[in-house]
Amino acid sequence: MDIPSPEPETETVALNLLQRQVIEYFVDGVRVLGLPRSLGEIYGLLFISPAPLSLDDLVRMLGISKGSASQGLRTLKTLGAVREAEGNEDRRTYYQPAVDLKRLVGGFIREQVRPHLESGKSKLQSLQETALQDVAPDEREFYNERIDRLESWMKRGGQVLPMLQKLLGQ
Amino acid sequence: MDIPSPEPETETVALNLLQRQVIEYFVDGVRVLGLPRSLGEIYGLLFISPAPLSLDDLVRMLGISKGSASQGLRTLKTLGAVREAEGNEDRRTYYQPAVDLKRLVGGFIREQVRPHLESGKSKLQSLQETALQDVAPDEREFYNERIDRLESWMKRGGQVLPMLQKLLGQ
DNA sequence: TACGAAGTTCAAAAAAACTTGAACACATCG
DNA sequence: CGATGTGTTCAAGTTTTTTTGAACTTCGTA
Repeated sequence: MDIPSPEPETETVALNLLQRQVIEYFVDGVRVLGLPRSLGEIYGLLFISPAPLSLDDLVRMLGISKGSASQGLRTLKTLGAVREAEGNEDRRTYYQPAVDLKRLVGGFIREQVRPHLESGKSKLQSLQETALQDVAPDEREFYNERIDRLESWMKRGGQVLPMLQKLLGQ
Repeated sequence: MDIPSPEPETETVALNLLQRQVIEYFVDGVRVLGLPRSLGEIYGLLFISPAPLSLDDLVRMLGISKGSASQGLRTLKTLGAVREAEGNEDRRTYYQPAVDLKRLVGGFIREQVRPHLESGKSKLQSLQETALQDVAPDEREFYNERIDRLESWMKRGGQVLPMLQKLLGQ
């Protein structure tokens, strides 16, 4: 019996239909890349907002928790998909999306693909140096051939990624 | 009180160290692609087995359920990553891995990437035709520019994928 | 036709991934 | 200082995805 204020709702701006659909679009998009839904929501909203938004804007407009927004922004910054907006009066930070495809893909490759290629290469080396020893000599030829093949895959991957980035350039 | 046979264990062949490590390697690999662990296990074991294996072999050697093995094999076949081995006497089917990188990447693009590009394109069209109507005219310019950008991304994606496949070719 | 082996299906269980929210750190301001 | 606003961290809760296993279908063989 003490609910005096009539409208505690602080929803600054409701999203319009177009914005909601674009966000849904990005949610689907990041899904394919194996990234969490909230990343798609955050990036999507930034992408389809005329002005930079603060963490708090994201929380209110998307209805997600501060924790999600904070972590999501961090990941997006790491991926180079989001940057802090310059020169705002305000104490709080405002964020803008990177909208250059080459940069976006580059960040994804750098953060998500390359590390696996790298760790893959070193694992293969130790495979061939260590585990192969325990195999009966007459089977070694087969295993060797397969491991060589894996190595050639990694190598080709390492060659193709830079070309891919170049192909996307402007 | 009727357990006569002394060894109900039917583990045909234990995996050797090399095989276990290669399988782990593929498990990590498919992870990056957003595919389930069992796919990596199945493909990995086929890849590092000197002879084709049956569904039952996979169940026994990997310790996974028949259901997983069956579904995993189906997905791998759809991706073109696994094929049935020719000319076995036996009633049961034996499976072999595809080991050609171009083919593997091609299957992944065809099944996992293209569908999203396609559905993305059509969603964008309806966005621009429908949702944009509900936006205040003075904001339309911004939204239009952003949607145009999305469209150019899709278009470039559609152009780059075939090149990527070509780059990987032999 | 009946039987058994091979393989598929799918609801329910288990595991993994993501999100929340409350406690915390760190500044800024009165 | 102490209070307030902004943002981070992470254990616990929730949701989503994956795996299991038992019932079912199919097909070859007797």
